[in-house]
Amino acid sequence: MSNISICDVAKHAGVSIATVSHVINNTRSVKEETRNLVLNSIQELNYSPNTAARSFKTGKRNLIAFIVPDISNPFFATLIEEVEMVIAKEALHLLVVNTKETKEREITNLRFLANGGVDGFLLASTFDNYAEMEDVIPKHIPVVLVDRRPAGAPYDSVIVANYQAVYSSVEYLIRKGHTRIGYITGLPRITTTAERLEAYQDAMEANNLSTEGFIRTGTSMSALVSENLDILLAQDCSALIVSNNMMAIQAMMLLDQRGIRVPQDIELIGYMDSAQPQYGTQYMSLIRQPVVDMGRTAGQRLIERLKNQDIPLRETLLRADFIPVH
Amino acid sequence: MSNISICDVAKHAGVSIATVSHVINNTRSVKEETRNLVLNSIQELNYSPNTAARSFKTGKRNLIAFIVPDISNPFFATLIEEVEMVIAKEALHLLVVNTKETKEREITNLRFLANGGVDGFLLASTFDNYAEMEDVIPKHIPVVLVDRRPAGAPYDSVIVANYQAVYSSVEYLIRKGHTRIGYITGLPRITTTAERLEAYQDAMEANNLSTEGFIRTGTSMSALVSENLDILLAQDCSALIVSNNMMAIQAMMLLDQRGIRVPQDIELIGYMDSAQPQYGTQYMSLIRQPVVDMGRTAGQRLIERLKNQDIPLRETLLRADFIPVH
DNA sequence: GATGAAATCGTCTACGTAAACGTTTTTACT
DNA sequence: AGTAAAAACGTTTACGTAGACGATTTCATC
Repeated sequence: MSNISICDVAKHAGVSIATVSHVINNTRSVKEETRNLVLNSIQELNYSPNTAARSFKTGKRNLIAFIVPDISNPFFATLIEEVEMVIAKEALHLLVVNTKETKEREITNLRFLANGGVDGFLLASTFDNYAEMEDVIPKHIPVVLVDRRPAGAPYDSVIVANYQAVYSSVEYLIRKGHTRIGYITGLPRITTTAERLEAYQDAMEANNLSTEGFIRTGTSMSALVSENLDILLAQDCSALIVSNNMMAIQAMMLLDQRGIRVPQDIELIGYMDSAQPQYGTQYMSLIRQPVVDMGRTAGQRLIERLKNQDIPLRETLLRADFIPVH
Repeated sequence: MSNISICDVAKHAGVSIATVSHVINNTRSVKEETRNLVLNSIQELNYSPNTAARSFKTGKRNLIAFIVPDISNPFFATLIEEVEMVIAKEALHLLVVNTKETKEREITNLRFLANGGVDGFLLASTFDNYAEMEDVIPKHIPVVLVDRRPAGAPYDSVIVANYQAVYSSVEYLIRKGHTRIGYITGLPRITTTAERLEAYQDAMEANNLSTEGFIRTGTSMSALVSENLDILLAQDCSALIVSNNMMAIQAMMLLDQRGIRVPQDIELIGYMDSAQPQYGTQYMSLIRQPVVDMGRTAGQRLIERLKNQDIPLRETLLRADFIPVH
């Protein structure tokens, strides 16, 4: 039953509620004998402290929220899993909020959860600019940015060196003799999309290659991937960079349907965004995101900040490896 | 800031806290003029109600926990996504707990969250028997079982007609002339594993086919899949049933590595456990799990039970379609 | 056994909110 | 204007817990 309070335990054990509370929380010394009395009563009554009352009193909820744009993307699923493991060790729980890449859902949830809802946020934001979300997040609540970093946000961040990874991958293709290299971006407006695209453009330019007609903006919506693919094929691209894992796998499937072989007929660069290997990726060169490391680090960062608000800002940049297809 | 209470708003607006509370919750009529006064004050002070205090007072947390064995499995990720969507419409939030197929983690979390932690549970349990978990869950708290149904549990459930789907798939293979049909199970002890295996055995037996040496017990651990695969190949199987999506994809990759073509050299039956199509599954016959439907239904069930504890038990059995490779 | 220090424990308040209960003001109708 | 009914609003309490503060008991030492 849940209607058993600390008060009932106190009565049953013949002590005060203060003693019971201190036994539970180990907050002052209690005689061995008394402690056992209390512990026995707790067991007998099957008492467990009321979480809500506790949070109310202490102001701590032992709860952190991870705001992700897309739960069913394996990238974020893995991230969630890693964060959960780190968090759980501290007896914290994880609230998962799926914004579905919607600014409005992000705002609503931040606002709702900020005031006493959770102790801190892990945020993979849909915003590219802090100004838009500034009002919603109270200053006192810890936030750690994961994977995406809206410009100007005064928070710890754990992100990936996207620029460098894409730049290397373009150079790799060029070294292999490709000159017509197509690029399919992810959702515009997201910080990672911009970084990756910029790297592609810079690398092409540095090698005096044109990007004219080679850049397509996409989402992982299947129809759009298909359309973008056909346009780039029509442009006679000999290599394609597809800027996230879900679209890359889709590109594989679509090329397969068209009877175009990878990597013999066209070379593909995709992403490895999850801990589990995916069938189909063995034929691509891959940019391997440090998902596991990112999840753990982000969780750790938040825990540290929960314990001490005054540590200086930390921006962590994790390397993404480029793995050429053999 | 978060240190703004209903009290401050009341003072600022020159009314009582009761009025503020009633404006916020729409719980009694307030003069238009006063209401605006209050609303303006709320806005000016950027007040939002303290969630913790509110939960404490009302006993409602607007929070439900979804206990899953493996977040990074796309099956559960999709389930989570669907549940979250249904839940969000009711202004409820979703706590995701990853048990990693561990009984102990399941127990710990159930116990911790039950007393005031959440309003209800969605549970994809690692237990196959209710007796083992009975003590931990208070009687008054609503639980809906998802995908797996521990024997004897007195809860609403939303599960899949596993038996029927596997039975049809075996019949399909037999009709095509296969007699040596291998079967790789999922984790033993899980309810779905047992149902599926039983169907395979019954269907084989009904057709006078032996299963001797054709059954391998597995997990999605890559090395184990590989070992099981080799053993079944050595048994000269012409068709394989692999009883979940992750293992099926792995089997594909391993067969690919060994130069064995699917479905020309060996026929494969796998699972489609997610809303997104996966590369590799186009070469298998598939048992399509009704993931989306299951998530929505389960969420709905729980919401209904939160509103009314007294409705009779409902056990929902969803059909899984068998889709032969063309 | 007297003393002070240390150990042990109890009383009571406060947290922010919702709502029961009570009071005042407004309205409708004679 | 007088009345009752209805509308509007304020005062107060209670929820379960943690911990400040204060009270009592135990203990070591003379």
